[in-house]
Amino acid sequence: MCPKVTELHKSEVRERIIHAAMESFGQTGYDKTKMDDIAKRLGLSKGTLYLYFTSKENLFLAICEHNMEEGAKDDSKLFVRKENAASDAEQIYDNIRRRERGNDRIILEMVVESTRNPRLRKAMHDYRLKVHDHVLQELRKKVDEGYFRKDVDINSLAIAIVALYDGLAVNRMLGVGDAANKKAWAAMIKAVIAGSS
Amino acid sequence: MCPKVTELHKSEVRERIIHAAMESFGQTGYDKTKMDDIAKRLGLSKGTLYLYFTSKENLFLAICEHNMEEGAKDDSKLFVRKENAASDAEQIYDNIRRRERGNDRIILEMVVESTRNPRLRKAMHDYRLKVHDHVLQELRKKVDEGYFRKDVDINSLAIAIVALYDGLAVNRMLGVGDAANKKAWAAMIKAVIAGSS
Amino acid sequence: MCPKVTELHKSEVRERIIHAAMESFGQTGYDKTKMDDIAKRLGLSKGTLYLYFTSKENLFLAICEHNMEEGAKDDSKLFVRKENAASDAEQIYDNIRRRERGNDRIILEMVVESTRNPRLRKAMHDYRLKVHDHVLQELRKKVDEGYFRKDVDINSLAIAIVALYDGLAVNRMLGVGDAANKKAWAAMIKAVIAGSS
Amino acid sequence: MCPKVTELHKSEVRERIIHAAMESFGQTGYDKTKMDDIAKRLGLSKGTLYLYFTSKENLFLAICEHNMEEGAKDDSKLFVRKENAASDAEQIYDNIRRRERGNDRIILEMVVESTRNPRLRKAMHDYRLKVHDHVLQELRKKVDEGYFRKDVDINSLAIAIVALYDGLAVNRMLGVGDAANKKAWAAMIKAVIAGSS
DNA sequence: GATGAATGAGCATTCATTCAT
DNA sequence: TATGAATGAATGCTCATTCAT
Repeated sequence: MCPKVTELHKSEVRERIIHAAMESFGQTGYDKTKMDDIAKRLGLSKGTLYLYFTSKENLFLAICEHNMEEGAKDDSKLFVRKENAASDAEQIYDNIRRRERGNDRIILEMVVESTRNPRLRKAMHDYRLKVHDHVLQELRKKVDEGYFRKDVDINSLAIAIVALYDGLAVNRMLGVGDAANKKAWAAMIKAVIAGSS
Repeated sequence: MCPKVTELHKSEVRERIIHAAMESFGQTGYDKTKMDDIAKRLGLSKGTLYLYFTSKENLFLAICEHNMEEGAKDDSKLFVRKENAASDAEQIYDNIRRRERGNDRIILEMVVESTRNPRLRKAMHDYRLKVHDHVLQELRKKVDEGYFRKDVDINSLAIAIVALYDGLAVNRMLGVGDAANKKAWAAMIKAVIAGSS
Repeated sequence: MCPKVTELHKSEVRERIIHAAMESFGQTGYDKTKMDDIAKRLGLSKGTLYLYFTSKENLFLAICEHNMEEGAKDDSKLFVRKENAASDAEQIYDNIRRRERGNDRIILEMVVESTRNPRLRKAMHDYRLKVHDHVLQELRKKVDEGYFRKDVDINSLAIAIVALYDGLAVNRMLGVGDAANKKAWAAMIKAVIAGSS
Repeated sequence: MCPKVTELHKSEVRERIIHAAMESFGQTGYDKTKMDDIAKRLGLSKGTLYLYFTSKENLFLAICEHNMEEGAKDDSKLFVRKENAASDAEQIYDNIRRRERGNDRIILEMVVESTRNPRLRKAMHDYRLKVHDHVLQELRKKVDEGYFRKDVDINSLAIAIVALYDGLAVNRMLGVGDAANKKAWAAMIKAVIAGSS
C-alpha cells in the first residue's frame, strides 16, 4: 500500500546485503564464500538473498558495480600545491586509502574475475579509463599552471600513477607495511614532480 | 630400476605438472580449475597428480614456490645507462614481461590467496623483500656512480618501482594495452630519473 | 459484511483459483507449477491462495474433485440411433472432447498421482465406476431396445469403451491428430455395434 | 588396459542404473524421486549416477529410449486364429502385460512429460507410429486371409486397438482389476472381429 | 607407478509455507 | 481479507580425494 516504505526497505536491505557480501568476499574470497555465510552475517536466511540477487555471481557483480559507482562519485583533487609536493602526496595517499578502506582484496578479486567475465571486464575497463582521465585532468592543470613542462607525456604519467597506486595495494596484501608504502608513493610522486617541472 | 632415472623421471613429471597447473590456474582461476583439467592437459589421470602432490592446495603452493624460485634466480640489470633512460626503461619492461609471460593472472591469484594462507603469505612476503632488495642494489649503484643524488630515498623508490610494475600488470588484466603500459612505465622511470639526478 | 455476499465472494474466488490452477498444472505439470505462477495468473498474491487452500496438494485435490463433480453432472447420451452408428459415434467423441477441452494433461497427471495418493485414488476410482455405470446404462438400453444381442457382455464393453476413449487421449498427447483419433473411435464403435447386433 | 572389460562393466552399470531408476520413477514419480533414492537402491553413491548420466532429466530420457527400444524389438503376433478370437485376445493381453510388467506408471509419466519435452515427444511419437504400423500389418493379414472384410478401415482400427490397450492401462492405475480389464479387452476385440468379418 | 571408477561432503538454488502488517 | 517479505528444508549437481586393480 505504501510503495515508498517498501521501496526504501528493499533498497536498504539490498545495500546491507552488498556490504555484508563485500566483507565476506573480501575475507574469504569469492569461491570460498558461501551464500549462507553472507546470510548469517546479516541474520537473514539464504533464501532472502535470492529475493534481492538472482545468483551469487550477480551479487558479486552488483558489488563490483557498487564499488565503481562509489569510485565514480569521487572527484577529489590529486595535487594541491607544488610547494610541498611530498606531504601533499602523502595526504592524497591517505585520502584514497580512507575511501576504500578494506576493499583491497575484493578489488583484486574483481580484477582477476574480470579477466573471465566479459560484463565485469567491460565495466572495470570503463571505470579504469575514467580514473585515468580523472588523473589526467589533474596533470593537465599542472601543465596549464606551468608547474609541469609542456613536453611531459602526462597521458602516460596518469596511467603510471594509477598503476603505482594499485601496485602499492598489492604490496599491502603481501604484508608490506602501510608506512613504507606511503613513503614509496610520496618518494615516487616527488621524484616525478621534480623530473617533470 | 636405476634410482637416478626414476628420480629424474619423477622430478620431470613434477615439473610438467607444475607447468600444466600454472596454465590451468592462470586461465581458469584456482577454484574453478578442476584437477581433472590439469590431468587432461597432460594426458595423465587425476590419480597420478596425487602421486606427486598431496592436494590441490599443495600443488598450488608448489607453483607459487616454483615461480618464486625462478624469480629469485633472476638477477638481470635494471638500469643500464643514464644517457637513454627512456629506451632503457622500455627494454627493462620487455625483459620482465618476457620472463613472466602469461603469469599475470596466476600471480594476482597468488597475491590474493596469500592473504589467506600463512605459508604462502610468508613465502611471498620474503620474495617481495628479495625483489625490493634487488632493485635497491641497482639504485644504490646509481647513487654510487653519481647518477642519482645522495639524498634520494632509494629504499622507497625501490618499493615504488616494483609497485609500479605490479600496477601495470593490473592494467593489463583490465585490458589496458601493453603499448600504453610500456609507455607509462618508461615515462615514469624517465621522470624519476630526471627528478633524482 | 453481509455473510451471503462474503460467502459468495469466497466461493467465487475459490472457483477462480481452481480454474487458474487447472490451467497451470495442465500446462506445466503439478510439480513444476509454482504456487506463485497460479497467483500471478490471477493477479493475486501467493498468500491469498493459502486463505482458500491449505496446501498445494489440497489445491490439486480440489481440482480433481471439481473435475469429477463436473463429470458426474454430465449425463449426456452416448448412443443416439443405431441407423447411423458411425456419425453418431463421431458426434459423441466431439461432445466429450468439448466438455473436457484442454484437460487431457491434467487428467493424466491426476491418474498418475492417484496411484500415490489414497484419497485421490478413492475419489477417482469411485468416479471411474460411475462413468462405467453411465455407459453401461446406455448399453443396457440398446439391449432392451433390441439393438444389441442379449448375450453381449455389456459390462465389459462399457469398460472397454471408456478405456478406448482414454487411450485416444493418450494418443492426442503423443501428437496423433484428432481427426485420426476421431476416425479410430468411430471405426471401433461401428465395428462393435456391428459385432454386437 | 582391457577396454572390453571396462566397456562391459560400464554398460552393465548403466543398465542397472536404468532399471533402478525405472523402479524409482515408477513408484515415486519423476519429480518426487531423488537421485539419492536411485543411488541407494543400487548401493551406489549419488556421484556415480552422474558418471553415467549427465542429469536427472537425461537419465529419464535414457529410460524412455530404453523402453522404446525394448518395445521396438518386439514383433509378437497379435491375432492367432479367428476361430477362438476371445481366448486368443485374452492371451494377447497377457502377453503384452507380461512384457511391460510394472511399467504402467512410468509410461504414463513419459506420456505426460513428452508433452513438455520436444526430444522425448519426437521419440514417443515415432514409436507410437511404429506400434500402429505393427498392428496394422497384423490386421492387413486378416484382410488378406479373408477373415476381415475388405471395406474395414483397418488403419483406424489399428489406432483404436492400441488406444484401447492404453486405456486399460489407465484403468489399472485407477484400481480397476486386471481380470475385468482383460475381459473388457477380449469383449471388445471379439465384437470388433465379429463386426469386421 | 598409473589408472579411473567410486565416493560423499559440500554448496547454490528453489519454492511451499508462514505471518506481521 | 490480502499481501509479499522472509524462511529453511529440500535437492540436483560438483569435484577433490581415495583405492582396488
